[in-house]
This record gives sequence, C-alpha cells and structure tokens, in this order.
Amino acid sequence: MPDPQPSLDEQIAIYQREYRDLDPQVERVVNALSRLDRRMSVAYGRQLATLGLSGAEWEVLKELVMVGSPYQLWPGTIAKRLGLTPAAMTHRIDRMLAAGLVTRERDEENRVRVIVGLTDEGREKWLQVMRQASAFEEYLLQDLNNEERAQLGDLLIRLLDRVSTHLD
Amino acid sequence: MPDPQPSLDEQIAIYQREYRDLDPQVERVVNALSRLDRRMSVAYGRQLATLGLSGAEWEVLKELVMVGSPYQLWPGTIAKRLGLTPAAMTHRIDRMLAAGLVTRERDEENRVRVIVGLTDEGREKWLQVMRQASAFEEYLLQDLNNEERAQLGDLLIRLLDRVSTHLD
DNA sequence: GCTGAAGACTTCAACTCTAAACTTCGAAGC
DNA sequence: GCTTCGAAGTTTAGAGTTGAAGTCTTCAGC
Repeated sequence: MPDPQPSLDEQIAIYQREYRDLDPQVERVVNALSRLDRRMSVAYGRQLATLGLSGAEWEVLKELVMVGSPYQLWPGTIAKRLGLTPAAMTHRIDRMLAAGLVTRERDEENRVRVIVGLTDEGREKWLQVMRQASAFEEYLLQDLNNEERAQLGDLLIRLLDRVSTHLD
Repeated sequence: MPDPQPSLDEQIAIYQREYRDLDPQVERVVNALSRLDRRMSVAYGRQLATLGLSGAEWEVLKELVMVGSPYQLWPGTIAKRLGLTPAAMTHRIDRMLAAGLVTRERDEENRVRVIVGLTDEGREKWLQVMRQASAFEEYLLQDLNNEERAQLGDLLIRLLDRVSTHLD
C-alpha cells in the first residue's frame, strides 16, 4: 500500500492490465491533461491565497473583465458560463459585495434583471493576480520553444472544438 | 452584455487590452487547457450520471484500481492524492460503503489505520465507466493522427514535470 | 511497565453548492 | 385593463467539504 502516487506510465500500465482494450496513446494524452489541470489548479490556488482571494471570487472577476469596459454582466450569464446554478451566483455576489469587489443594482431598463459591476478594487485585484499568474505561466512553459508552444496551442484547440461540438 | 461566451481568441484579445505585458501565445495554451479540462469534466460527469455514479465516487474507484490487486488503500493516502481532507474521506467512504462499492476494516497490523478495499461491484462499475470513457476519449482524439497524439502527449508531460517540480 | 508525544481517523460546526419552491416583473392574448 | 405565462433572481432545505477539536493507537524515553 504505497503512499506516493504512481507515475503516469505506471498508471497506464496498470489500467491496461485491468482493461485490455485500452489505447495507451490515448490514455497518455487524457491522463496527462487531467493531472496537469489538477496541479495547475493547486498552484493557482496557492497564489490566489497569498492575495486573499478565493478561487470562486477569481472566476467571477475573470468573467467581468473578460466582457471589457464597463465590466457589467447579469448574474444569470455569469452562472451559465461558470456552470453554476443561479442560487450559487446570488450567494457568491453577496460575499463579493461584502468584500468590495463588485457592485449589484437593478437594471432600470428591465427591472427583473440585476447588473453586477466591477469595482476599482476588483479590477485592481484582477491585475495583481494576472501579474502573478503570467509569471507562473511563463515559468510553466519555459522548456518549450516558440514552435512547440504554437503546436501545443493548435492541438489543444482542435480538441477543444471537438469536445465543444460534442456538448451541443 | 452578451450571453454567449467569447471565443478563446476574443478572450485573449481583451486580456491584452486590459494588461499589456501578456504573451498571447502563452495565454493561448493555458486558457485552452483550462477550457478543455472544464468541458471534458462536464462530458465525463454526464456519462457517470447515466451509470448512477457521482464524480466523487469515480475518483475513489480510480485510485483503488490504480494500485492494482488487491485494491486496498488507507483513507489518508486516497485523501492526499485527491487533495481532500481526511474528514471528507471519512464521509465519502461512508457513502460508498452504503452503496456497496467499497469495504472498510481496521488494519490489524497497525490498529490506528483503516483499510479501504474494492468490492466486486465497485470493480465492475469501474469497468463499465472505462468502457464508456474510452469510447469518448477515442472520439475526442479522432482528428489527430498517431504522430500528433504522441507529440501532444510529449508536450503535456513536459509541462507536467515542470509543474510537479514547482509544487515541491 | 508507565508516560508523553505523534499519527490516523472521526466528530462537529460553519460554509458553499444544488434543487426546488417562491417572488417579482414584463409581455401576450382576450 | 385583466389575466396568464414565462423569465430572472432570491430564499430555503439538504448534501458535501473544510478546519478544528476529540479519540484511539503506537512508539520512544525513562
């Protein structure tokens, strides 16, 4: 009963023993992807913590910045993009409101709706995170030359297109 | 205030406007990675649901199979590998015990420890999921030829090594 | 052998998310 | 105009996770 996690190759070797019809090459890609994403999440999480931000807050800040000035979105839209229920959005915004990261007001053109906006403090937090994150990302990719980076990007986008059409 | 998510390129263009010192090529790789992983998680989640399994249960089954026969692990080890607290592990095992997927007994060689083992039903569930999942993964990679698959795997593993040393 | 300290799991309270019922507003149909 | 239906958010109850405190076991020092 070992404590350290088996290496990717060990893992795939065991999978093949347990289930013969497995393509090792496919498995190598898929499992590397999920391991990589999990560890990157851990790394990002640590960085966020040093800035006093939770992962949940960071996700919302990103969406608000991503629409560009004047940095406004409806809660339902944010919820959809993050894969959350509207109820979860309500609570997140409550907390971020208390932290001074966002504003919330009724949409006067359609009073059913609510408008969530970014505060200056929220925008400043986003910038701080981006400065840290881009340094980390550059570190992450330092072993890859420009050609390899482009290649990797292309391959990932082809998978992304495929999975996107699958989900529709 | 748009409802659809911006494309990857649109997103990066906006990020660059908001924060000039950003390398678009790096950003392209990193954001494609996270989008891809999120959507794959949604796809896997749907598949699991059709088999009456939760993502949490699937994670634990994977770890147990991954150590090979006799499919036993200590709760603390599983918790570490999944990035959970021991408390969460206790509750997960409670539920999986009730579902008949695992067993739990004291380790007689060291009575502080507990041994979690896989039941035949748990092993069967793992196989069912793998059959579905490998079909999906083959679909996901269908646009890539063998050379591209190998390339992608290699590049991902180089990133994986990098982030792993970073976390130590 | 006894005692104190450390390790592994469990218990408990607080927090976050989901699902479902509820409230409010706007738009159609009559 | 009044009613009904649908859309957007909020509220509430229940499930899962975390962090801290608690319990039980082992081991080292005496």
